[in-house]
Amino acid sequence: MKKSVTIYDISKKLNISAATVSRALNNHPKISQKTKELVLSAAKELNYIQNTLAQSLKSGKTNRVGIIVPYINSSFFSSVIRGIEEELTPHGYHVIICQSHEDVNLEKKQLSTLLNAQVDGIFMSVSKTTEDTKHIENAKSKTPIIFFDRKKDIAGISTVVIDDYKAGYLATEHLIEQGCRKVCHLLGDLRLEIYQNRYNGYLDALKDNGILLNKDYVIPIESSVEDGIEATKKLWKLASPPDAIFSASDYAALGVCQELRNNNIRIPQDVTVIGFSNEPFTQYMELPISSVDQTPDIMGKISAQVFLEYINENFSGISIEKKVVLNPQLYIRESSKRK
Amino acid sequence: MKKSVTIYDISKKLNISAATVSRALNNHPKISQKTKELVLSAAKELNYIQNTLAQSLKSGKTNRVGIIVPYINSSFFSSVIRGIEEELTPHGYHVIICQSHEDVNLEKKQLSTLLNAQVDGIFMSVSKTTEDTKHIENAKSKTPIIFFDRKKDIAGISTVVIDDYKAGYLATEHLIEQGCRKVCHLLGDLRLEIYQNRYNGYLDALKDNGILLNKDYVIPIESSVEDGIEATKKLWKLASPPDAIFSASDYAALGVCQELRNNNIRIPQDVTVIGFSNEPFTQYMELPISSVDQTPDIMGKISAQVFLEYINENFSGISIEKKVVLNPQLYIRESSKRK
DNA sequence: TTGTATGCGTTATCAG
DNA sequence: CTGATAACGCATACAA
Repeated sequence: MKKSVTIYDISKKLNISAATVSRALNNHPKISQKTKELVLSAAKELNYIQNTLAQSLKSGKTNRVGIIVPYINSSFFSSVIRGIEEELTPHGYHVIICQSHEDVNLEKKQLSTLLNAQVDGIFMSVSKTTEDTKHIENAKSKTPIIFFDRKKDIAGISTVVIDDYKAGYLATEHLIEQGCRKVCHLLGDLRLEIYQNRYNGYLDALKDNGILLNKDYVIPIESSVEDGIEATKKLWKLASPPDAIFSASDYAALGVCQELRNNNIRIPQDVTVIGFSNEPFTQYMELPISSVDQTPDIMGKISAQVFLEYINENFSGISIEKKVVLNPQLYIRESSKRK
Repeated sequence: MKKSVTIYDISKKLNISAATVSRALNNHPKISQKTKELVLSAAKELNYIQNTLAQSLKSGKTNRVGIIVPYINSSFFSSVIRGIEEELTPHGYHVIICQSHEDVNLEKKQLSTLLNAQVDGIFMSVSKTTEDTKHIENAKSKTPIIFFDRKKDIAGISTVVIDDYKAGYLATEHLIEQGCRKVCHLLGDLRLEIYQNRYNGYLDALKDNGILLNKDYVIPIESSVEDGIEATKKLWKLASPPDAIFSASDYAALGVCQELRNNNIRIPQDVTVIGFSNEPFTQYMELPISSVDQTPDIMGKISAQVFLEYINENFSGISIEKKVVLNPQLYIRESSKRK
């Protein structure tokens, strides 16, 4: 290891005490201007860097937060992370990223490593396989935790999500407004609340518009192009294929569009399509695909704000639990625009 | 602050010394099995978590690395980060992410904060505005630095990049092989080596095929759809518009395709197009766009390996400098496939 | 096999 | 305004 320069080295060079050096470095009011300048220039000369490790050990604050997401390289999650980072950096916080790979065991491990690292807070979106939440409930007594997007209902944990129910409702309603009655839904993994909520929104929108649910029109999918293609094949084997598709995933929606095109079924004239997440590609297609935007940047920024509030209020001994619900944004594009 | 449980609490509870607790926790060979079990169960009972801060302060190793990228939410960078994370996590390392926003001043700040955090190494892709590299040369004496993709030539700093020259050469050659002679290039920001190299590859491919450079065919762009559209408009005002376009950016390539389609110019019959980066959307288009893949996952993993090697070799006092150059992968799709 | 003492680099407290 | 000292939580050299 390279031996690092400490305040002690500076104090020796200047023949003053380490305490004074520390104070000068921290711009303490009761240190003479002259000493401050002396210390600062000596620090520069010796190429001194502060050891935040020692600082943190002393203060009990690391100015670091952890984020646990299933995967970092998805448009949605990386945008949320960016939002958190940009909101927190000006406050002197650093961000540690972990991936759970949708595996609850890895999630547990990451969580405990973050606790070991003494992070001042943890942002997380649970994995698909997270059913038992003991590890999270346990962690929450150690450090504030904030769920974003994929949450679990745990007392004392703040959450920042979008209104997936409303999103599902609006998307479905929009398709109905285009004159469609045979609206089907490509259903996401029900182990996650978000997909259940989108589904519920779909169901209620049908009901409110006097449309009976056709169970053949609900097809479970993974978020992939292939599953969209498969689902479409299944649907067009039915006696009465649909005239509208609300997919809980943009990738599946893309698969739908590809398969329909291959079969010379016209979008939106024969079938309207809307996806979910507003992935970049949806707007770039020759036939742009409608989608629901989850405003990940805002979600990240608000999550960060909730954390900062928590930190402040906690100093005055108050413990809070915030539930922020953001509004989904419909982006209506060619794939569902008949009028 | 919640007062945290320490080895001292365990030692008091068990009436043994803190040193013994520490050793038991670390599975020291000379501690009796009985004591170990006692300590472990007491630790569980008290909900003890190790303070890695103190550990790091003592050992001089934090098991943390930093990554500085212009933006985290781009397909390329988030994939590299994912690669690094996945390679390093099994070795017990954590990853701290910073964004420079293409701003050298922010980059400097991030760099120094990472140094303060005593990271064991730093991975970085320099910002566009990074000309003076004193801050990096300075940092390299404190901790190992590894450049990926966007590098600067600094002695003693290992780099992992793709062969952008070759990529530019191959892409251009491919267009020529399709029968095109009027090949133009949408040129990226020359402050970055990568774009200079792609350009050089383009130039040499022209030369080697006996094509004279037409300076009107080289148009500087930012990586955006709009710039691709603008460039196309300019090109088609020329007396002799091109019959092939090699864009240093997929987004600009997309703009090109959109603008050409709006003007009923056929791809690839009238014009062939190839982009760069293999952004997800390129393969999803109705007319899929050819592109050059930078294998970001591999780049991340190799960067991590270079770091790990460095850590190991450095223990034996050897200092190394590795220059890894990866092969670009051409993905030839409809937009440039004539044969 | 276990205990004692010390130091990692910093800051806060108490003197002066 | 500045100095001496203790403490943050842990690991290790040295003793026992």
